[in-house]
Amino acid sequence: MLKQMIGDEAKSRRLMSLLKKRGFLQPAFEIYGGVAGLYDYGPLGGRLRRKVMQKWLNHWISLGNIVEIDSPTITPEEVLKASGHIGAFNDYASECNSCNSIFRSDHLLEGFHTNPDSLDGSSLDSEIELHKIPCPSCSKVDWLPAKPLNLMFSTTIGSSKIGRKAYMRPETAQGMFLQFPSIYRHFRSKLPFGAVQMGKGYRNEISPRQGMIRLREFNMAELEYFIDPLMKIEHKLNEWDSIKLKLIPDPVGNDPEEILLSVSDAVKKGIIRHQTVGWFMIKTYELMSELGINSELMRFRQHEGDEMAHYATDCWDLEIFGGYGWIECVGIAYRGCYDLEAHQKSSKSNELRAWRDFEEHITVEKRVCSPIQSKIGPVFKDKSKFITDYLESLEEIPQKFPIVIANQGEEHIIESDMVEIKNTKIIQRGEWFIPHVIEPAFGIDRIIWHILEHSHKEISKKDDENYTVLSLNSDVVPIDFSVYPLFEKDGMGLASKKIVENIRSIKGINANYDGSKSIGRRYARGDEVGVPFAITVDHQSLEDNTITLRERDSQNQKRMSIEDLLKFVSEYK
RNA sequence: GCGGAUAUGGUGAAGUGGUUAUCACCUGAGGUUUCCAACCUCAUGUCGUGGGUUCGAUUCCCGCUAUCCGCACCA
Repeated sequence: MLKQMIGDEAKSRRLMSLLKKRGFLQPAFEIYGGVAGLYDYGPLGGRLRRKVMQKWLNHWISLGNIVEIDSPTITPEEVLKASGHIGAFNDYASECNSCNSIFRSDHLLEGFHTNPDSLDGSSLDSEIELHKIPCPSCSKVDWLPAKPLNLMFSTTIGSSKIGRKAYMRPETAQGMFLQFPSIYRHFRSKLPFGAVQMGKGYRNEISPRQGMIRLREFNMAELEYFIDPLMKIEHKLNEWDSIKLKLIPDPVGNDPEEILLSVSDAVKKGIIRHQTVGWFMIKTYELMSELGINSELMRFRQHEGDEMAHYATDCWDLEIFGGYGWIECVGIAYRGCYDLEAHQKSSKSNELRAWRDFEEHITVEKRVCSPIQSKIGPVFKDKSKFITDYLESLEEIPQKFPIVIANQGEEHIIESDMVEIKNTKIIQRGEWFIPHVIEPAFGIDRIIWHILEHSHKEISKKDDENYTVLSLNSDVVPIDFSVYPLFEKDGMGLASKKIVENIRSIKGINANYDGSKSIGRRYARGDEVGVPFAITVDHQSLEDNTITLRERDSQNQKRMSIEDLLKFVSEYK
């Protein structure tokens, strides 16, 4: 199966032609020449996409402690500075002045510097100059200054002169972090909980390729699951022991090796470093299977130490195999407290935290040096606040008074009658902490592409003719039922249209009428876009109110009454 | 972004410095047909884009855009 798919460009091309022809996908702005990395979903693709997103959403929302939020795609610069998308963590790129090739600056210095990743722009330039590194493309040494590689679309909020600098978001995650206080309140301050967001993300790729795989504007779906790192969570991973996941753990020096393990075993052995990460992996696997991804063609690859994003402590990619090889479609990352902490620091908000009760209250008895305000105030006037804070923060009680406090070149003398030495009892009932977060992030377009690839079957019905079937899962099909009159005359057309109406009145079911050309051709048309069931109205139908129901994948037909059919339709999902 | 190839109806292809650009499939209308892309008649729709050469360009040349492959970039 693997061998068949890879390199079968002809089949991929036929699929792309089909998707374009039947209104699933097409390059956007085509009549204006097209734009690389931007795609349209057509009438059928639009419905498929909606259903995939709905199923994704239901999968997580049904867990009970996960809510959906939505936030703007236009994001002020400060937010992305805090998140690390701009600035310190940016990679630099050097451009060859001679042939205009672009290279990652730190990659050029590989072998010349122990840690080129840590250098800033000007140090990179001087290192490159020092070692006279030639352009890998044209061998000349003629570099333009290194520039941060910024793959975000920039814009301005408000009029351009005084406007605020902003970017189109490169991920939806920041929305969940910034809304943390509101979500925390919603869940009445009780961890763990999560929030999801589905929406557009933007990356101004230098050179997008591979069709739907690398887009400049794409559909993403992200989940941020907030946990208390000290709280033990049991996920009942044993429930999935019958499923063996293909795992490629971080090899630590050895060749990467694929192993088959159940989640619970992988967590026990410490290969998956966090139980909740394991839980999201198996829940993700479950969802992907239900969406129609072939379970044989999925694997989880652990990020290696040096490829792991700056904030992650364990990160697994769900890779799906298709015509482009193994492609990362989901990333599940344990991000620690990085994001909330970063926003708390740069925004000066103190709301991005949670409260943890101690199991037993801690009582601390302490001798403190308590300032007597009525004495301090008149003497120190506007310096009183500083003095008070200083005295209250003293760890040790001064042996004798007066004492001298130095502050900005001034000396303040504290007499013994300005303070009261007393015993206090401080009861600590709990503490503030920054929740840790586990983030499963899904590339919806990549998943949709693989759903289409995995369901694209070509069977030869007759000699050397490709008969195409999209065996899409019934949860995501754009059209659920097609109704075909054997002929459009003698009332069969009318009877069929009535059945279509009846089916459409059932919530969430989409039915379609097709009366043109031969019956065989109509079956083929339906199969080609993945309609799971065809209903055929023939002469007998007019006499006894029965129809035949044809199943897409088996092509089996069954005669049943219209009443039974409608019952079947309303129960089939 | 670099190098190579390519761009012709909705899809897949053929072809040409000169009247109305060809074929198959698809799509629509009508006919025929008692269940898996049958057949007949008719119809719709096209030379990616801008410029140049030319009396005349879909065809030759150049730029742009897009697609595919390789490199690079990216996840």
